[in-house]
Amino acid sequence: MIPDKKDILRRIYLFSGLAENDLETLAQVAIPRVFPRDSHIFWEGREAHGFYILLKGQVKLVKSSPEGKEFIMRLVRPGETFGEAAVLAEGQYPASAITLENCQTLFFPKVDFLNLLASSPRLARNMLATMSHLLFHLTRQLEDLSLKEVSARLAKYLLERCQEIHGRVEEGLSFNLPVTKTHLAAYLGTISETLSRTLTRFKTLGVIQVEKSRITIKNPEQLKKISRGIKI
Amino acid sequence: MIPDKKDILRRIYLFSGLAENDLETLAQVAIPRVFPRDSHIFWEGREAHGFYILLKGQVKLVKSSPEGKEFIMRLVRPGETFGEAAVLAEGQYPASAITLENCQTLFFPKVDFLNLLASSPRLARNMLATMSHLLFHLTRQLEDLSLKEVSARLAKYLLERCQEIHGRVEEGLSFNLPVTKTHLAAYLGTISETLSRTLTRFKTLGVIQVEKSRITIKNPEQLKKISRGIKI
DNA sequence: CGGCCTGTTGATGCGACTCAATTCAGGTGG
DNA sequence: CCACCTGAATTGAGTCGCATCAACAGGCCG
Repeated sequence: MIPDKKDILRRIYLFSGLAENDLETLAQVAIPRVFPRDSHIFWEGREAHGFYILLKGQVKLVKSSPEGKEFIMRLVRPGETFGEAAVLAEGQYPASAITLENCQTLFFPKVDFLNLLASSPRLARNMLATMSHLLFHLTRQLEDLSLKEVSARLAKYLLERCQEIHGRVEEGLSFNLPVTKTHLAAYLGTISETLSRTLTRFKTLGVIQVEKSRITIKNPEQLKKISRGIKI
Repeated sequence: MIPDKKDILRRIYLFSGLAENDLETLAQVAIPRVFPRDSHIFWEGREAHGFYILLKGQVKLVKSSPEGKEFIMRLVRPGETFGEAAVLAEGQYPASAITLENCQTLFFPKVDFLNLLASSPRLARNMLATMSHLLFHLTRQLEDLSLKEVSARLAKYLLERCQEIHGRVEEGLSFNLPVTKTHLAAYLGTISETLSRTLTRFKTLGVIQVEKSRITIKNPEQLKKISRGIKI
């Protein structure tokens, strides 16, 4: 038995503040599942029998076109849940979940979760908050995709990563891109060639430094301007 | 007093199946508000003090860029709620709501709604379902915008409208576009000129007929192919 | 070593946006 | 009733962003 699943669950945002016995129930129904790198956790369009918590590794949620192009809707980090929305409404996963590394997950069967949801107001509230965040995130992605061009989307992404890692954005701060540039391109709604060119342009402008997948902010103000759509 | 607000509320999806006294409470806190055509109901980024039900008229939820371009995230029809997600999570409206016609609405103050939400499991469940649908809708929009070109998005839109109005898609069925072509363009993530050209191309191909804002399906199969991204 | 994946760079073409001119429809006022 | 105005829609010409195709360099691993 995994050393106290409850302690793991307690730290998940979706389950924060739950009563002990609710956590107990969750811990009992949660099924550990591991997936090797580059494997499907679930397929877009398939019936959703439950949702997952990512404990370790990295997962992409992707939409694919018939011609093979793919768009990454979300990059899932450890501690986050994915596939939650599908168990409530449509009953089908709206996107495919594919591992980028070897992954450890916990699986929550739909029926068990719905039962608990009906009996725990706190869980329902957390779920609403979680979905609000997802909605907010999707809204911003949609906005960026429809109104901004690649350079602005990239600049915004870099600023967000810097903010996330250092808590602020300043000249000289550096960080690693969490995924390959090819994946980042798909996440930004473009292709790796374009991303590469845009990074080079930023570098030439002296806005950032790039060394492998390590980014160093050189000119935060200019980067912010670009992210707002000011032409460069 | 409006002739039994409760009867109106009962028909709103978000409030379906609620207990009588919950409907009573809702009816008491709901504030009727009317807006003239082309006016703001709320602004993107402003604090969300509550959400709305559209009773009559038509509303667009829009994101605007600094340069004045706008993207329509959603077109709201009578009977639908909007601004719900904002009262739960971020506390700010993620987009602006602007009337396309003279509109009648009901406004629900945030605090009253949250109180009721805490005491009514059924309302919480409905809210989760509503948000799941919104998520689903946004997911599809994001997919279309990132993976499909304008012709595919337009074809898909026409098929959906036909399905919505007639319950099926067949040669000869016709329907009116519910909004101006300029608005439709903004909803599809493009501009009116491009929409106009694309409609003309469809017409030339014999896929549809266009007369003012009335569309007649002439070749459903071809239209479906286009919506899937087959080059034309 | 050779194969594979990731990333970079160049040449080219297409889709869609921009700008500008024109037509058309609906509404208003003389 | 017609003249006028305004916003919507259409059409053309020009441009730009970005995807595509192709070639190639570097790192990793069996």
